[in-house]
Amino acid sequence: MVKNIARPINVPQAYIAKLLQDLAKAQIISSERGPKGGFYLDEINLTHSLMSIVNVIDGEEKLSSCILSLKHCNEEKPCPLHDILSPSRNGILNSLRTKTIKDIAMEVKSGNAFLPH
Amino acid sequence: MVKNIARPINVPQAYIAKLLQDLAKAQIISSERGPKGGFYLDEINLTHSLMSIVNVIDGEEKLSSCILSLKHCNEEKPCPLHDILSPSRNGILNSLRTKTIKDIAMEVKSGNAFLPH
DNA sequence: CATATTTAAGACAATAATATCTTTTTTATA
DNA sequence: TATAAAAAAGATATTATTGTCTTAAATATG
Repeated sequence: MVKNIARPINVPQAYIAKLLQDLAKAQIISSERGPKGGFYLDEINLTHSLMSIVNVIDGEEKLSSCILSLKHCNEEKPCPLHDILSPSRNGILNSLRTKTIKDIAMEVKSGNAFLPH
Repeated sequence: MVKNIARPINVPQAYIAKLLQDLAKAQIISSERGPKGGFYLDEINLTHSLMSIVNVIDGEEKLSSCILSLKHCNEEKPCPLHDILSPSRNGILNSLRTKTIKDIAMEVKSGNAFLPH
């Protein structure tokens, strides 16, 4: 339930509810109304990439566009930061695109990563 | 001069002026008032890191704090994204900390990188 | 020394991001 | 079937970021 999700991460309940609703509408997560209802992840949800979440919440361009916000920056005419930061930045994008919700859930389950509770 | 800096990068003149003033106050860049005045870089300015700019404009935490905004995330108790993204993220931070303004100025001068003009 | 030109400073305004509130819909169960 | 519990939807409010405007201070030059 929203209240159980919101408290440990210190995000206002009504605010995270909105985000969860957006994710549910985009079928990244699942939801059920009424008593005993709440948000949950089914097997299909678990296969979605972390980037699909970023996409719904912020939009992918926010992460993938030129770090100097230059419109004409590209591989042929790179901005002065492009070649310096691209390898690292691509590493992040690649991780977000390939890692699934299940992947990070397992990290937590196995005790290799931690979330507040 | 501010107007010559603002136009090519499509940032409002009065807005970039404020940022430049902040950078000048922090001695990251130099400025001179009056006719023939403007903003410029002296030899010392050129040695400053890109991170010193980020620091003045946004604050370093914005780039270096937990990507999930979890207060308790650290090497011992990493969040589920920490170990996945840290190598890339540290690459970016390291570049910003070691690269100087001169470094990227030379990239442009040598024709390896491009800025709108 | 008067004037024009530039940055400095600070108040103010607009926009976007974050957060809240209220009402509706769905559903379990007494 | 009535009630309570949950998400859904949408309107509204607050805050932070981005952007503007006005006045002041400094300086070059006629």
